Amino acid sequence: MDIFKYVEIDGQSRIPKYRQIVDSIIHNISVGKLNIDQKIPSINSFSEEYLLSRDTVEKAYSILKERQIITSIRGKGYYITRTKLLSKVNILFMINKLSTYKMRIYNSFVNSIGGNSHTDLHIYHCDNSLFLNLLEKNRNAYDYYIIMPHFKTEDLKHISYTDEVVTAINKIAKDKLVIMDNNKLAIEKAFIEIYQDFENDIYNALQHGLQKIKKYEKLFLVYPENSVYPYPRRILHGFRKFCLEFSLDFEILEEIYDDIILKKGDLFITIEESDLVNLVNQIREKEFSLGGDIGVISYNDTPLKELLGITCISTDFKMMGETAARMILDKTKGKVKNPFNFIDRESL
Amino acid sequence: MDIFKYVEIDGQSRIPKYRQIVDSIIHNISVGKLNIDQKIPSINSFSEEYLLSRDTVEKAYSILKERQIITSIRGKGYYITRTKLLSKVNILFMINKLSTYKMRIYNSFVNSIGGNSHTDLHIYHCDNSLFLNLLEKNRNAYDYYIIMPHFKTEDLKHISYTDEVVTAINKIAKDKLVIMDNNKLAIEKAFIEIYQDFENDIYNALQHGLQKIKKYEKLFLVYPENSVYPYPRRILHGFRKFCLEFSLDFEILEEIYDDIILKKGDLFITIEESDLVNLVNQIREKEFSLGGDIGVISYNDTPLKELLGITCISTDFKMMGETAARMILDKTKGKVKNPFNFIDRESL
DNA sequence: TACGATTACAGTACAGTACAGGATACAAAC
DNA sequence: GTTTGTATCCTGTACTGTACTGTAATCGTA
Repeated sequence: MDIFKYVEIDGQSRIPKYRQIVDSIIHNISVGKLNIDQKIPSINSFSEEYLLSRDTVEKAYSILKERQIITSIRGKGYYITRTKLLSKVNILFMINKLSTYKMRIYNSFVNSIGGNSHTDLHIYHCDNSLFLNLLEKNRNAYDYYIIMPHFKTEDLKHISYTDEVVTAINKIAKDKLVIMDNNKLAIEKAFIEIYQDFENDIYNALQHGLQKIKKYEKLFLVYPENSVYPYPRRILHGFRKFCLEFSLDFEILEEIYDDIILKKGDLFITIEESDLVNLVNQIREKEFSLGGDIGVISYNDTPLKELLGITCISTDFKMMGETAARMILDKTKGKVKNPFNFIDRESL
Repeated sequence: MDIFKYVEIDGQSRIPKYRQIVDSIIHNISVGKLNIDQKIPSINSFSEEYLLSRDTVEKAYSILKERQIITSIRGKGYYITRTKLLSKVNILFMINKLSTYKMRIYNSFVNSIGGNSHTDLHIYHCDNSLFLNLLEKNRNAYDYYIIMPHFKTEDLKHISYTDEVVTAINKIAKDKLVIMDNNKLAIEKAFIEIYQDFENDIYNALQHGLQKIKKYEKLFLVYPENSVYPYPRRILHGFRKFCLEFSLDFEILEEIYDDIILKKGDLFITIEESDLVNLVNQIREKEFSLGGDIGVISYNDTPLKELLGITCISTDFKMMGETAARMILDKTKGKVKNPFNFIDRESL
């Protein structure tokens, strides 16, 4: 084959030969001499042509294969799979579902990380096996792995399935791993960790609003229990802890039904936007005063909630993405708790 | 025999030939070109027609036989036995950016398509070359390609870059292609097309609100010109056409500045949510009445906009995803315009 | 200096792909 | 019955990647 005339192996160099092979193939891809799906010489023919050990060529090819630049088909050969994303920083961003808030984190991250990086987004739908597949398939292919771990159960210690998840995550090189949002997995040592402390966050935020909350007789947390995508149960725990600590009457609801009976003195904390919409509509319908007769606190702030005057307890999603980007760019490591605030408005 | 014209064997491909035969036949069954009890070519005639070794064809047939998709009768031939194949359908969903609305389309699509499919999401950031690479890399890897084509320029005819995009899209098998949202590319024949007719949609929707719009003296369209992710310019054209047709005074703004001077009788149409928030805040600040002194129409509806009583002109994102899913499941093909509505509320 | 890790080489073995050819058993048409 | 075409099974050959083995030279560091 004459395809590889332009590969130069320097016997004198201090750079290992297998690295030279890797680099020259990457170079040939970047200058367009090698294109996607193109076959590259077999290990045998390459080693014969350049008087190299088969082992050396194999090593180079296996590195390129790990980085997903080439793939191998047993009995056929090696083929180019990627022609882009070289010399850039490649980031894999894995989230459980696509919500408004995850989207805002992702977008603020992509904006902050800048043009010298490429970020792929993958959604694993809270599915353990899908997550494991994704991770296995992309092992070593990226420079950073940003993972938001949210799975069907939070009680991670007793489920073997999630054990697999934890071991899979732990197999990622520590300096490539960024854990976001959830810190309750037994991840040994992540490079970067930006988390919400769900239990204490809601507890502390509600405490900030205690004076106003005390005006109400009973607290309702609308927590979607049977949702396909579960919310952290620690939100529940933090809410309960707060209510018990300050001797407040409380109840957990699964959703705001259409025929819900509202009473003066009720205070609702909603998580899903649909529940908030339903609730406010019913308050208006029954001519209660929002923030007077009935209080509403919404989880996760948005600009439109501000316009509506809805009191919120919320983490700062934009900052979450920005912090992750900044820490990667600055190569700082460590654990950072993302700020969580009580945002006082008219609905309380 | 000419029965098997539709089998494609690529000698260069990294997929083994026998696998290509298997996939080809399964694909032809799933699209209905091969029916139950139908005879398929003998090993000999198949191998001669496609210049393959008999062994290769035999291997493919024996795999299909093992999977009970075909049966063999000694001395006669091979026959299809099963047309219901419950293999998972893989779908590639390509969008230009991750906005609230794209997200809603995606989520409603994934919900509607059901558990027997797997949908991967890829974001190409309006970047032509990134788009081309994604497509090239995933060529033949999916059963359906759902593409929302939005690129840096809409004037697609004069830019060679986007010519490449069009040819790349046209290379996708017609029965695997779903074009969404944008119908102004010269795509020859897509399997499914669900589009917004941006220019006529805004024109018609505004016409529905003409009586109320006439109360205002001047119309402002807040159209982010220099955004990283451009909005279709046909929105502009439709707006202009409407204003000219009905002799309304109008102006195009790039954004709502903090020091904007509001006048009684102004009517604003905002596209970005941030502009809507800014605008409403300023209206409140300057103690104008929303819907009285100053009118507001927002592009793209959301539940919270309903709560706020913001009049909207909007397409139905949920339906867009659902329609795509339904058409794929039902194997119907054709062009469908997604509904676009004028939603009358208090802000006008 | 000594040790361990990396690099590079050589050899062996195994498994998958694709081709070519041959032998046999069955079915249908002549 | 013969001929033709069919599936089925067998052999062999020449590639391919994958996975080990052992050996020697080199380099950095303790």
